[in-house]
Amino acid sequence: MRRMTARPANAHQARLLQLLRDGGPNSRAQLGDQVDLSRSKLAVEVDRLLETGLVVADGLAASRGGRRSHNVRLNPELRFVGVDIGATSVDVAVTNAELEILGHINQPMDVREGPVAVFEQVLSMTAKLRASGLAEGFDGAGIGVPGPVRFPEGVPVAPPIMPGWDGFPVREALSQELGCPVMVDNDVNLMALGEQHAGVARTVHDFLVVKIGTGIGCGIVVGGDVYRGTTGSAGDIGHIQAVPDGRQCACGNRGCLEAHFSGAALARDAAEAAEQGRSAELANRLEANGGLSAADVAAAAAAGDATALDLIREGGRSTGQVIAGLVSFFNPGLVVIGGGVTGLGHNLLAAIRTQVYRQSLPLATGNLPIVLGELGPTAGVIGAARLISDHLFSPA
Amino acid sequence: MRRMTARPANAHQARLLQLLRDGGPNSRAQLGDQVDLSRSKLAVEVDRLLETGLVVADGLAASRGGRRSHNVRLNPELRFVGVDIGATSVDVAVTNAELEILGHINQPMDVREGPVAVFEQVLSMTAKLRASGLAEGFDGAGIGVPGPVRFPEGVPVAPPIMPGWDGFPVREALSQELGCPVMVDNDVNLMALGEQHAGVARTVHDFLVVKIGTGIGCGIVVGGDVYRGTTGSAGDIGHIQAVPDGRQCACGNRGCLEAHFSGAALARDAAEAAEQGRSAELANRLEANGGLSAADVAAAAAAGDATALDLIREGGRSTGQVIAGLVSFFNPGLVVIGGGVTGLGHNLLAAIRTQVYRQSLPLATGNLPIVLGELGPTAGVIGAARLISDHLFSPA
DNA sequence: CTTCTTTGTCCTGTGAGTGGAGAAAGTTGG
DNA sequence: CCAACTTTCTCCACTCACAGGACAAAGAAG
Repeated sequence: MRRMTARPANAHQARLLQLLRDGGPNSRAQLGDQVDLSRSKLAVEVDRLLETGLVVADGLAASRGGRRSHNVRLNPELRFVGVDIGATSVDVAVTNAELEILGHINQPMDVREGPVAVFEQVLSMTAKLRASGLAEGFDGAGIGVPGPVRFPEGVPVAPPIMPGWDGFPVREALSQELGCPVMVDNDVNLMALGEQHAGVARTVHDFLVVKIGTGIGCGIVVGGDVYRGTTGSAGDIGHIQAVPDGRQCACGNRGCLEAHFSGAALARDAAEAAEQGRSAELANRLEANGGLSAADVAAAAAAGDATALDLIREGGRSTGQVIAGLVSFFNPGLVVIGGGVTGLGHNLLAAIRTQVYRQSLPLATGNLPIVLGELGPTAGVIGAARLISDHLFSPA
Repeated sequence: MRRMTARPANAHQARLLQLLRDGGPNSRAQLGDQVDLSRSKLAVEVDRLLETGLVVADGLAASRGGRRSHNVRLNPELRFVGVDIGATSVDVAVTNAELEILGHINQPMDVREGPVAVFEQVLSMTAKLRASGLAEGFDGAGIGVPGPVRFPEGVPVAPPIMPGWDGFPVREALSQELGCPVMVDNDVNLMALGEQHAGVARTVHDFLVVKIGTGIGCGIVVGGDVYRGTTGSAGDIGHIQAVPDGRQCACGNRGCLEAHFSGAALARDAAEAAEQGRSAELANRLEANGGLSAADVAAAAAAGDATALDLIREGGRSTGQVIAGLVSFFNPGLVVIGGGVTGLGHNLLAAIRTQVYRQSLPLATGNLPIVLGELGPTAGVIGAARLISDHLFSPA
């Protein structure tokens, strides 16, 4: 099948495409209710979109008390790819133009193997999804990497946990291989986009997404748009000091949040507790699996292990401490907690909430929900698809 | 004289007014170079602005190698008022439409006397400026208050240091009295606007302004626009924890930045040091003035007093600690330090810089200037004038 | 079957804006 | 002082986006 290469010719068309993406198939009349254009003008623009092939006719709508309206929808053959490169695994998903996930695979992998190896992995995963009949080709791809990105160029910069990736032309390379436009962003920003598109943040304009995985990062959304900062490192909260004179961190300082609470830190502390005999539960799991992860701590806590619970609470306290500062500063309308460690669930959330509500001023916390992300591991890939879709569905 | 009541009729006119405000008198041809409109269209819009009286002809420009162009400028009779209500004093200034200060008065006053008393004060100050022949009336006014504001309504909300101001209809009341449009904002946001308009932040789009006065606050500018947060309390960093289990703060928590470093905290610590005999210099000043202020500490430090210097350094360290977190999170292109305490000058700045550059990651600090504000006590009133000017010089 | 409502199409009018032709006003070099 | 070149301003014709009305098509309700 021939890939779609058209782009909206003007702001009206872009708006219509976005409405069809976010609202699904829609009648011409209903679109008219949403766009503030005369019927004649609307008809012209819809017809032009039909000509480009981005939009297709889709039968008749139910009557609203008079003549039935013609339905239109985004071309169901359009395919986007969302890639989410984590520190320890890669997610790849294929979506339609409405950003519904048609296929999704996850594979463990260490980013530190470098861009070339990871790239091969990603390409083999996209090939697999394509081979399964979900797509004959791709119209766009979004990709998230676990570190700061020079957004306009689509290139990672100085990523501490990704040696070898600095300056690697991710956008260029992936675009070449997949034969479609590509946008690159930080993984946390994509998670924010995902939760905004299809998750808990659908109605909020200013919010924060704190992702606690192997490391810790924060996505910032201002006025509905992701804020990336001057050099693309906004939201890099893992090295904010959470505990004065606390643990030594890889960055050279002491007491960084990431050194006290993150997937890696939690696994380390749990192993320590097991070895020191402070928790039989954790020791058993250590023996059984040959290592400990955040999931083990979650399971131990669920089984009533006090030490595991303490680890979670203490981590939540540190995290809440930092988030409290961010809430005072940023005054968001919502804080979303996500990432691998959210398996710790309500215990973690409760600890964070307690700390934030206690430390920040009432005006900032009064009406502030602090919730877990709704999309789990799909937030990143949905956000990635949304990123490229926003790009393609904007005036050329 | 009749006051101007016209507003720009469209975005082009608004843009032209802003160019004339920020660039001063300008030839029609030069305007044409900046706006991307055909000469014919430009002429039409300029003529319309002349008709409204917002803009007046201003003779002929120098030749650029051919026929001389006609100059235009904003009506020199337009007058804006900028009001900056601090915790302990009030500033009022009158500007022309180019936001040049024509007259400026400052009077000590305690906000805690409540809105009615302060209002009388402000009105008597505007009356005084008017009587001095600077203005026959006002075309707009901006006013800053030392606490959070519900911006759209122009009403202070739950201001901790301003009892009695909660819900007081500042905008409404001042508009009534002055007979012109009024906009209300937080004093720190106005300081940010001031430094953006005429100070150190003219070329930066994302920056922070930390105002250290009686309290501590932070102005946040994102993409050239002031960010106010969901409930108008963004930038309220005075109660971020700077010292775990530190000093008791009025807010009920411990170790808040404001409890450790601010005009009030510094005066308190200096008096303590003087009484405990730790500094002869400060004790002398205490005796001489019957009290100590930040200025005394600055003078003592300048005179070589080690205790005073320590107080400044320690305060700068706490402040830098908090700013370091904000820098990691927000990744600004510039940090401006301002407010009354900036009299402490380079000692303070050095302490802040040391702490920030040490604690934040290189990517965020690599190219980050941390500087003192350029406008001093006029930043607030210029920002206030800029606020109302932005409002009036936008499409109606 | 009649009447009302909704939807879609066609057509004309309007206002924004462009771009070119000249006229007006200057500069520069002989 | 004059001729040739520049810049600026004004006027006019043309294009284009868009609104809004007239009318036809399609359906609902009584």
